[in-house]
Amino acid sequence: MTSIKEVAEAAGVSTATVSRVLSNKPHVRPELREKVLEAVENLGYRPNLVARTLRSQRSNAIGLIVSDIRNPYFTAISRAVEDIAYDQGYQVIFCNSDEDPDKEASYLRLMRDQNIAGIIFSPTRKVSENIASVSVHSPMVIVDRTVQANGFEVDVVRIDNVDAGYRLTKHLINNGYCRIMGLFGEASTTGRERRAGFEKALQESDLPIAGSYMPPRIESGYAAAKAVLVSENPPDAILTTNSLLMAGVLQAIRELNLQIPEQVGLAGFDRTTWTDLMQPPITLIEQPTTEIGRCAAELLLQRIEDPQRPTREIILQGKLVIGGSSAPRGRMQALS
Amino acid sequence: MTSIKEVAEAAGVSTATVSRVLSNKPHVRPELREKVLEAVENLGYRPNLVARTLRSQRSNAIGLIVSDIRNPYFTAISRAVEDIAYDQGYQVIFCNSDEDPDKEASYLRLMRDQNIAGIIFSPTRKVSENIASVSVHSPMVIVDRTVQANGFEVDVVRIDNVDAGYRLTKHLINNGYCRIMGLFGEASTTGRERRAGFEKALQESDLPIAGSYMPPRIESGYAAAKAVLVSENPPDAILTTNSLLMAGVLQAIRELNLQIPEQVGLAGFDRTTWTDLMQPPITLIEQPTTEIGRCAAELLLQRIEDPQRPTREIILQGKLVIGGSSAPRGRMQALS
DNA sequence: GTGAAAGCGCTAACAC
DNA sequence: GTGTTAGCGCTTTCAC
Repeated sequence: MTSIKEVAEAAGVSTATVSRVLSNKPHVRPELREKVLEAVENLGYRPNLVARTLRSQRSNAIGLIVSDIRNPYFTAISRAVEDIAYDQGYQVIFCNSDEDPDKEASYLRLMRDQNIAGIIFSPTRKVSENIASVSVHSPMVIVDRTVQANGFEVDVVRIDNVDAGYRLTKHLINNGYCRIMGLFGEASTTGRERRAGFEKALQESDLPIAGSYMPPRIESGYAAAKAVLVSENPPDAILTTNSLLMAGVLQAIRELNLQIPEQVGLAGFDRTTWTDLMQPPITLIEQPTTEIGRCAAELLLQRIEDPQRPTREIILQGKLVIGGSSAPRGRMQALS
Repeated sequence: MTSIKEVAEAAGVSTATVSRVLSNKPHVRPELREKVLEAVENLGYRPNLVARTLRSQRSNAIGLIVSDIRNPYFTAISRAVEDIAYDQGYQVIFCNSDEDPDKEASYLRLMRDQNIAGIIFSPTRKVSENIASVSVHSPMVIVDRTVQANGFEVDVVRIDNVDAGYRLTKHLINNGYCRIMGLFGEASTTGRERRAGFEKALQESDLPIAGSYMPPRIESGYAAAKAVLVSENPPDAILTTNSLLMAGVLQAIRELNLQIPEQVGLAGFDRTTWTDLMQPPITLIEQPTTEIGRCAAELLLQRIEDPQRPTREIILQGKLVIGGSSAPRGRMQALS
């Protein structure tokens, strides 16, 4: 492991000059610069990032903490963030909080203690304190979710979840569904906001409100759907607030051998690899993941540049993608 | 940002003692230990990991470099790795190489330069040199793939890909398929080994061998399937070597409005959220992702403990999961 | 057992 | 422009 000292000796200059060359600082004579680069090449020297970070109090890695690495929504955002950041010379470190506040705190600390340049993350629900304690040190952008800490300002990128929930529900109602069951992810503000839109739409049409919160996992969706679909008064449609819950619901429907949408209509969130492949395709709100990731990365890089700039909240729109899973119900009712 | 010095002052001891307490070193009087911990608590002190790593030349983070964060196979492994490592006090940093040797090299360097405790990764094809240059410094475990560097020894965890490819193909043959098209991921040794098993099975039955390599992406599977299925002499089955290719194939089949398995049988690799939800479910080789991740994490932690221990190659077995996508073909042939 | 002091590899003042 | 030097915050000899 060669150090800057050896390079300096080999090139016949001081370590300061080597440092200047390697950091692309001005005020170095071209000939010396050349000499240094040659020595670097010959010795196969690579700067020690740990030492550099310790000294300069900043690294060029940014951290991305997502709540579930298996959720395609987050991996899609991750890819977008990485593409932008990498282009700008930043490396991206992913961590997975698993919706566990302890793990989340641990990774936030990891990043803080690594002097990471900035953090993008989707906080678990009870984490306002962590956010406040971390952001003092690190530029930060929140994605997907809202932060409710009082007087605490961060950049946020998300979609209008109330509106998305409303539009999706309205679509089901317009297509003749009237006993709609909602399955909401419990871990985040996102689930609550989508529920608010859901309830607003049902209220406007004087329809009964039914739904419950649960961990945003396949198993929760499966269990909830199974229970409700074999109950005395099953819903005529199920709405979920993410793709994992939907996958569980589909498992349950498959097991019960029900027809979509004849026996149960479906609508959810997040377009994934498989939602279009289902027979029939799933009606859903597609989130602009690439755009979300891009905005988050750009906001973060801007904040790293200028920590004082006023915070921004970028609210994008979800896109209603209509598939056969929510086809109009009129015909079937007429038949029965 | 409080430092160890301030803690030492507050506790009335030296920084050395604080360091000893915080690293759980012996030889500290209980009363002093107590005092130190109190001061740490009061000041909200957190050790600076960068400084610690610089000084001690080791961190307690391990790195995981996967070739595609959107591939559920890798995220499943990631989760397993993280669960084990986190339990043992290690934090996990994910990076995404995107099958790009440059990015891969960049992240390997990042990890090396961060003095990371160890690395788990799935190397791109042309990367033997990178591996050799990194492993000198870091304990390393390869997952999913094989390394071909001469005289270079690493721990490896993977399945027997030749065998898996062979069994999957054999299954199709036994079910009456005789014009099988193979779509193989080109980026890794894995695709080549599965192809070897594929060809062996076809040869044994004197069947024609058809197949091609392509980037392991949805779009590749889509384009290849679309082209071949509208050709003059379409295959009666398609075999893919990962779930992304399969997703693309399914898109093409959907567009062409073909029946599975009547018009084209399917078999692939990797059980995911959606493979069981398809109508019919997809026949595939399921890899023991949890086991792979667990083994990789354990091997790595052992190697961190003892860098001299002999290397091991753990080869697990894939499990053939039979779905309707490869149902026996006899009946349909009789009909035509 | 505990403290003083050196130094991990680097950058940034400050001289010249 | 370039070199000298003083640390960044921590761990780890080495005395005591």
